[in-house]
Amino acid sequence: MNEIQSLRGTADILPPQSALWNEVERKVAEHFERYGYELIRTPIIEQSELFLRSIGEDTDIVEKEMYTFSDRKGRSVTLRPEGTACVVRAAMQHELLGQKIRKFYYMGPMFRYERPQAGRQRQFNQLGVEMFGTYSPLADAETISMMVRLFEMLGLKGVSVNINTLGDKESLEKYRAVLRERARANFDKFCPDCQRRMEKNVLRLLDCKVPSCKEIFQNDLPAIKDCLTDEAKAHYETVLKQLDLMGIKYVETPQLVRGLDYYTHTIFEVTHNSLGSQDALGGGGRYNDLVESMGGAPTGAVGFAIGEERLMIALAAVRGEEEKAKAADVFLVSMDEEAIGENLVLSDALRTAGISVALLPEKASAKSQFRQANASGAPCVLIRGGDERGKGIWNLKMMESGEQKEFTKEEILSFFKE
RNA sequence: GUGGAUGUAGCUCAGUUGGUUAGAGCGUCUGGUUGUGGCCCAGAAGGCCGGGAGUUCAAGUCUCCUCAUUCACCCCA
Repeated sequence: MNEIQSLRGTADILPPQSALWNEVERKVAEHFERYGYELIRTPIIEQSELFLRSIGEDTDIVEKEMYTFSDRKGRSVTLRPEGTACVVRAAMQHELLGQKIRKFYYMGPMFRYERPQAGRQRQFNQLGVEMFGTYSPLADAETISMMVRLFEMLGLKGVSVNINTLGDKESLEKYRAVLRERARANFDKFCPDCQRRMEKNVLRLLDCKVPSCKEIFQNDLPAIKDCLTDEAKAHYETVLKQLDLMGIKYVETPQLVRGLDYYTHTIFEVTHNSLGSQDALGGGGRYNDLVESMGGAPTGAVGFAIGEERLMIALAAVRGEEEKAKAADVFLVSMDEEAIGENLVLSDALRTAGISVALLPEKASAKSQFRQANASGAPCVLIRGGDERGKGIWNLKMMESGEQKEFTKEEILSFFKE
């Protein structure tokens, strides 16, 4: 066992798994780009202030989960716990938000100091998108459909989409106040968690899993939709109607809530049954007031983030297949010391021509080299030794049939070009 | 932050009521006639039994502490 090990809640992504990550990230990027999104890369470290103001000071993330410390000049800095705030900051700083609609996607590590669990790490990766510059409910629908189609494109079956609306900021404030008041009246009937939530984060009362709390809620407490303005109601209905038109399946979930303060109107979450208790593959929603609250012009915005580790877990559960290392096109076997150098020259030409080549740079027995060639999965080997040197050729052996044939260097190059 | 389970070889795991030199399978490496893989056979490497303290003549095994993993709560992606 090593003396120095990776930090708690962090993970190495090793081959051959890492190849799958590459593939998924490439496909996801292409998918987002088909919808007109452009890649944005922001620093993983920011002024702490950014997250205090955007995510909300009373949220769990800010209160107890941030990696916050002082830099050498005593400034408070934080490892980003999520991507939206960073994208908003960057877009505002570089004057990217104007009259036009702008769409950005990002991918990379986020940091939250939590107790690790299935699908939950302290450093984890997110794939996310943000669209700025529109209040249209159709943008919400497009965003949700993009997420659903993304999972389909990846071959991930068994996802479910939950949708809810929070209404605009004013009705949400009002709802919070009413909810808190009514909940306090029933204080004793709630579970200890809910009693705490009433003061810290009332909305969390909605998704408590304790049956008795659920019951109280249904009987004695108001629902969000009772407090919605006509405008907010219309917005939500348009989103749902558009999803119907696009054939996107979803479940209206009145108890769905988000943990970040900046959401307004449509919110959604995609879950997968393979994930255990941390079953949210991704989530997001509209956040119309965030840009303005950060000091910008009023700007409608929608976005979502997907947990990449969770996506990988779900994909593995659905596909069930082990990832294998990619085999080289050809394995070069050197029968004597001189052949190693000759093979290296040949490999140089082959690789320049775009062919992947494996060979050992040091002396090894023929048996050992063939064993390795076989294990590597390369379909053929090229053999060079004293005999071949005499004739100025290589022997090409097909691994499956065992057939062997003499080739000159030129013949080899043209053989592999097809 | 709270509760439960688990830490023995690279991986999956045995290891009796405490008792001699800690094992298996898989994987890795080296051989099995000169320059030829898979199957087979032989051999080898690889362990501070997570770490520390304690009980004992004696601890992988019992006790305590600690660290980590894992599951759930909480929270979220």
